Amino acid sequence: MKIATWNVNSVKARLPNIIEWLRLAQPDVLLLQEIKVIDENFPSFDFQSIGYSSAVHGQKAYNGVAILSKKPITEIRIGLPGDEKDEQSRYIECCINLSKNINLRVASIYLPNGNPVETDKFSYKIRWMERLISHAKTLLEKEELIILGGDYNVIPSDYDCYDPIIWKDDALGRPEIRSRFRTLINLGLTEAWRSLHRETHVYSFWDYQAGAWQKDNGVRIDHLLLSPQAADLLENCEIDKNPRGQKKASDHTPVWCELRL
DNA sequence: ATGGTCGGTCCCCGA
Repeated sequence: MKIATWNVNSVKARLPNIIEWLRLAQPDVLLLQEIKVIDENFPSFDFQSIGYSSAVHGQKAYNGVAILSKKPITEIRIGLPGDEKDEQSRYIECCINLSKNINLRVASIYLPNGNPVETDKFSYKIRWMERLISHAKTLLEKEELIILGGDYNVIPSDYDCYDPIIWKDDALGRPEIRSRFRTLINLGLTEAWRSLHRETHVYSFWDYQAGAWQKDNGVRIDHLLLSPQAADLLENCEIDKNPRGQKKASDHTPVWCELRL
């Protein structure tokens, strides 16, 4: 069972790249972020034609998340609980029916960027993380197979970026953000990639600007967080750098894990 | 080499 996450930076602009990667990588589930379309414009038929059902929480121009799955999707939850007035489409959750008595619960998360730090964008990020911590607590009580994956916009440690000096004053690396990410992890979640890898300076995002990709100036901000029940089945987790090097690439590249299921 | 990015869109904003 292979589960992947990918911030595609527009599902419309990236459709050929996504279709090609699905064909090559054959994930059972793909969590998408920054689809940048309203629900009606999500290319569900294109994905359906290669065997994927979809659940979508779209938004015009900005944000937007979705879940693609080969297996049936049930129990779709739209939006992160805790703020009825939040209008940004950054969270979708569903159950994937693996067999008649086994379910996998997955969420596709596009955590706010939070820059610039002195603005309400940063406090929105903090509040959003606290809502996520609170919701994750509720989910973990179910003791199910759960994967909370997506673009967290969090650099967990200095080892996960090319230059800690630059990033420690950025909303992606600030201590308040890292500590809340650790609080989330400490609820009992396993960050899949780091749990299996000791390498440093391995990234999932490279800015379009200033030749960041060519210079390997990246950050590791896309994560798969596993409940204990899922972590027990974790076999492998990798970052697939290939899509980032292709033409018309997203600035993020897919991260995937395999569960013994 | 004093400029070097995308995508979506209320031609500037968000990343």
